[in-house]
Amino acid sequence: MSTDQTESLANLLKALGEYNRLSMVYELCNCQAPRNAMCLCECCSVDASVASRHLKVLAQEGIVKIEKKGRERIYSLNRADIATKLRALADQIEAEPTLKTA
Amino acid sequence: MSTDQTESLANLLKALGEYNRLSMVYELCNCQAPRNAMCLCECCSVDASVASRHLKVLAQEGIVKIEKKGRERIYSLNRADIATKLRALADQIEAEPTLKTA
DNA sequence: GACATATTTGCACAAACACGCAAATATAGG
DNA sequence: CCTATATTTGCGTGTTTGTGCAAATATGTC
Repeated sequence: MSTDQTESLANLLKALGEYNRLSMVYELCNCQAPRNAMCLCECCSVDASVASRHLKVLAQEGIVKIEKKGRERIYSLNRADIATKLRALADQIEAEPTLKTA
Repeated sequence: MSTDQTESLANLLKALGEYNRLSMVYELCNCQAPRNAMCLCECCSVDASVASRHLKVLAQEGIVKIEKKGRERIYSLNRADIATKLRALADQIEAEPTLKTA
């Protein structure tokens, strides 16, 4: 695992590893329709500016994607992408290393 | 997903989401034999005290387990536990919610 | 144009965090 | 008992981070 890959994965996990951001991810997760920021700031009782910043972090890490629609931004999860990355980490952690000096 | 569960998962992800800690996890991941803290502080070029604190965080989140052996502490990954939790999150994120108002 | 709504940005602030060093503690071995 | 090695803890420090408020920006509506 390269340094860059490790850092990039650490950033992804850090983005998910904050309570309000993870709550937003769950909120997006359980919604059929994508949500705007106003809706998402309600789900964790924070100021709209805070929600905006959290969503920016999630977007930078590729966790959510943004679609402009009028004066709103519509957020939705990059479901497959995140799932794939999390599973790759899970696989890597679970796999016992193979013996080199057999 | 309850508040407590969300917080606990956020803490797990936060523990993994720091570069040096994730590097230590990878190091443990790729080693047949468990490692002591001295070995782990070398892998990311930090002071022994820093490694000790990082490993404490990882242990508190159940990511590594500690075994005392003489004056050393031997660390090893809770491979299955972490993998299971990461996959559960992946599944949850990937699954589109089912329509309630059919 | 005036106004309402959604979002972003600047600012300040407190709390959390990562870090290194030095001292303290624990334990093995002479 | 003395010394060496491994680890933890106390302390200070600089940085990052989450937060709310107010102002700025963007865009829809009348």
